[in-house]
Amino acid sequence: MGEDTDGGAPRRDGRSTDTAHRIREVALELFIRQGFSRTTLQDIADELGLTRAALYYHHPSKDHLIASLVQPAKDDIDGFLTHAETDHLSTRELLEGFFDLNYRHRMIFLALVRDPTGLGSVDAEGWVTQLAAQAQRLLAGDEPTTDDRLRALVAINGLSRCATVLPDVPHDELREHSVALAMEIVAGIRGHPGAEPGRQPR
Amino acid sequence: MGEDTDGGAPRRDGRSTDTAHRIREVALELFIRQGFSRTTLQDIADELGLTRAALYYHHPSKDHLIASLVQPAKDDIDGFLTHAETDHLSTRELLEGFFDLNYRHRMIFLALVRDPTGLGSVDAEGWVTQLAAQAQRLLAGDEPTTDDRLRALVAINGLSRCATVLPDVPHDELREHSVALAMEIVAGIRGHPGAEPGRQPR
DNA sequence: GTCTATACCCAGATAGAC
DNA sequence: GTCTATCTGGGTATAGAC
Repeated sequence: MGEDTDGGAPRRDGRSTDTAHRIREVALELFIRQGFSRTTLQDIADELGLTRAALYYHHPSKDHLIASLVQPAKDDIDGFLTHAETDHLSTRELLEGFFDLNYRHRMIFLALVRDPTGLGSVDAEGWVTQLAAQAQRLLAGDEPTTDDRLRALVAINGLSRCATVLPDVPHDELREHSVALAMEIVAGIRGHPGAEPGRQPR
Repeated sequence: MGEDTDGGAPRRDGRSTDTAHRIREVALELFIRQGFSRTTLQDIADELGLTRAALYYHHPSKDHLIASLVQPAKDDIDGFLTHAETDHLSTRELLEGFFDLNYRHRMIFLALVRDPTGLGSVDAEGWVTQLAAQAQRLLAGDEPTTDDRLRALVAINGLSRCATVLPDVPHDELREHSVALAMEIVAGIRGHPGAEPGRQPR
């Protein structure tokens, strides 16, 4: 988990021990351990030796807190798709990049899978559908057949799934096989954009 | 849990228009329209001209109410998988059956996707993972390679996704293409169980 | 057997003192 | 920046009217 953000923290000088930041750390940990809905603000406050009210000074609401944890992943993916669109990535680059994205943020995604309640705090519905549409257009073009749509959907969906679930598989192996499988699925799209001329249908 | 679907309803003769049943109807409608979390017991009671407490007479809690709506789908799927295991269904039968199941209950699944809050009411976590494991074993056998696991995961996951999302595609077309794609994915499993000897890899 | 009235408690959220 | 106090919404629970 990375650089992570910095929600509404006041000071931007080298200082690090922002309470806001510590709150996010503890919150993420608890959310992953026991899910969003079963983690109360009281739990978080207790863990930090604070009161609920103190949390509100740093984060306007529980929803916002959750959103601020998901936001980096969201931005990352959105940015990648935009970049993919403008820079005409090859299919392989697209799928690899998408896997890496999902893998990088797998902890949050895992938390969201285990307790999807958290999706309610972020836009989710709009986001996921729009994301799916965008990925579909990249993979299947502007006038996809039903089969094309299905392939794009299943490939993207599967890729995301493979990257988050399956913690016991080592990264390199997981990545290689996941992308290969996605490539195979997408290969069935008629004259799929970014196709590598020499590919074998199977 | 078990028989039910008929919360605490008193009469068990042929009668149908039990209050308990009307509650479920109204509840499902509201849940689909505005999500689980944003639908309060008050909303449901108001719609029926009752009080919250009256609901309590028929259903022990909101969680139970939600669970009773999801239960049929759950039982249906569990039953199918058990049946598939004991009766050694072919891969095609398995995938077709799984699609049909997901399609039949797509309204509830859609509601659960749109507001995953409801998943908290049912076991969800345990259920889904166990279900995935079971499906994987059916498709990939007892000692799957990583690639096998991925294929089973992506196929099942994709099938479920295709059946619920994509309301604009007519049923027959959707079913045909979804199953075909799943078959294609699963075909890559080495000597996959239930393989039809004469199949073409693509 | 079916429902109302009412109280209860928890967790999210706000106001204002320090 | 953190506290105490308080409000609110809503799920839970019981007693009792009919």
